[in-house]
Amino acid sequence: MLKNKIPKPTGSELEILRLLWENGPSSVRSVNEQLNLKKETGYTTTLKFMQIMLDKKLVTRNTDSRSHIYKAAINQEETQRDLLGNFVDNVFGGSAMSLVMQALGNHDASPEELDKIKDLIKKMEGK
Amino acid sequence: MLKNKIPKPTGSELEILRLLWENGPSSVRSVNEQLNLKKETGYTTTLKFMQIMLDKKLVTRNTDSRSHIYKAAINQEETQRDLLGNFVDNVFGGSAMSLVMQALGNHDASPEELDKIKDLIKKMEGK
DNA sequence: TTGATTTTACGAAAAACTTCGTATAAACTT
DNA sequence: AAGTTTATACGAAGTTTTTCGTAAAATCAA
Repeated sequence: MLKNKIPKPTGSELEILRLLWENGPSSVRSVNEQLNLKKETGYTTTLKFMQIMLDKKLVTRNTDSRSHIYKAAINQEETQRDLLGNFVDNVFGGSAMSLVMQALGNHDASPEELDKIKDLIKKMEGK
Repeated sequence: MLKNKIPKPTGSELEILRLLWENGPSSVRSVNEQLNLKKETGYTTTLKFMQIMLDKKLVTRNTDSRSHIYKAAINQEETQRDLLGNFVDNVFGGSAMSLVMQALGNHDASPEELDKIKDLIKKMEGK
């Protein structure tokens, strides 16, 4: 069965998804408090976003208790993969390699991180 | 001297910038034709975008001849770096490494590409 | 030179995204 | 139970981004 296409989250929606991924299922209040650590956001604004996201099937919610508990409905890694694919296309003309080279080059990687990459490369060469 | 902050290009603006980077200074007609290879776009729509971009200083133009010639006013690599930084923050919570790992993992890299990365890693370890 | 074509300028509609006010209902508080 | 607080629902206003119609100017062709 074909999976219903779920729309790409907007920037604000992604912020909320990231909180839900990080903290697990949460109330609007809790998400709103987290958002406010970064930037002033009205409670009803956050509520509205989460209702829109519910509509778009980006989240589900449990309405057993008075304060509804929202839960991410899309997978973090898969979403990152999709967005990364778009980004590579839009910004790096489809060349994942030039993105990797830039990301690596612009970032002060620790020896451990470099080791991880080397391992991955070995695996890729091996197969 | 502080460089005047030039706004981040929108998605559509970026498409046009990519053409200007790739093909060099171009007329509206030429950009519009390129865009139309990917998706139907009205001529005046393209024109309007390029006028907006001029306004935002994303491009400059030469008006000597009747058909104005537009030129990217921002640097490709620098722009890619900026956008990449934002993207890493927004989607990968600031972890460039997890982005690199995903990008590498999701992409069938050729041996040559892997070699290039290995070289880069060596350089990074060396210093 | 007159009419057709190509171009720019401008404004504004349309669409997508963000923000919030207000109403209403539920549930604490005293 | 009455008043206060906390929640959701809903609509709509505000912004940003995208799209395009129309007019006017410049060029080209017969």
